[in-house]
Amino acid sequence: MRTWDDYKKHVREVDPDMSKDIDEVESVAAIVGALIEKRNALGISQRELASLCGMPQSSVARIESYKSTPNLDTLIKIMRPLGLRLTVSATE
Amino acid sequence: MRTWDDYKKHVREVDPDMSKDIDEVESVAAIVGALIEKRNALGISQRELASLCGMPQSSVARIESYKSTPNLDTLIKIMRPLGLRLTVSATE
DNA sequence: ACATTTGATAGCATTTGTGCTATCATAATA
DNA sequence: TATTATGATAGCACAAATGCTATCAAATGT
Repeated sequence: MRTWDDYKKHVREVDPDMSKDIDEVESVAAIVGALIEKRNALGISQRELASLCGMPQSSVARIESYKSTPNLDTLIKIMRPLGLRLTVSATE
Repeated sequence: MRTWDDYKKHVREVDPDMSKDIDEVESVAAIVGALIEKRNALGISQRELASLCGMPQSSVARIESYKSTPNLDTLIKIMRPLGLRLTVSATE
């Protein structure tokens, strides 16, 4: 079984230019993932969250299922009722 | 002279529903602002940064001048060469 | 003075995200 | 078993972001 880490390593070797794309995907995943976890931790449904944001459930679902990468303001709009915020920090 | 803080206070009183919009605008501004400051601190031009991101200078300018709110992946793409990253944290 | 750099802006075509509505399969529940 | 809740997904119209190219005024450097 090839793991995700194996795949990343493979791609970085075969096509170094892809490295930044991988990092980018992982950055997005880390943020959206945190969003999903928080919603589940709070035990609220996509519909409830969407209602709190004033947007349809389909929009939340599209983002959580990685069918689209959200706009910055859309992301913030969703994170707000979850008690989450975005912070800028320096790369270590 | 009416300050920005005065204006915010005013709007929050007159139209409480606008409060979240103000917070949203400020959240975006905080992130984009950090980006601008970092680029200036590094002393690199929009063109250089854009080149590092593989995008036109006009795209960077549009975002820095708040003519458009960036997509999450576009934002990450720009922050990367600046040594900046986005972090999710809990609202205090 | 002249040339160069810089940030902002324009127009256009294209891509992408979003709202809206509705449906569906599955899981949880009465 | 019937009902309901949930997440995913579809199609559509519309709004918005992006890439690309080019231009411009102002600042900077020679």
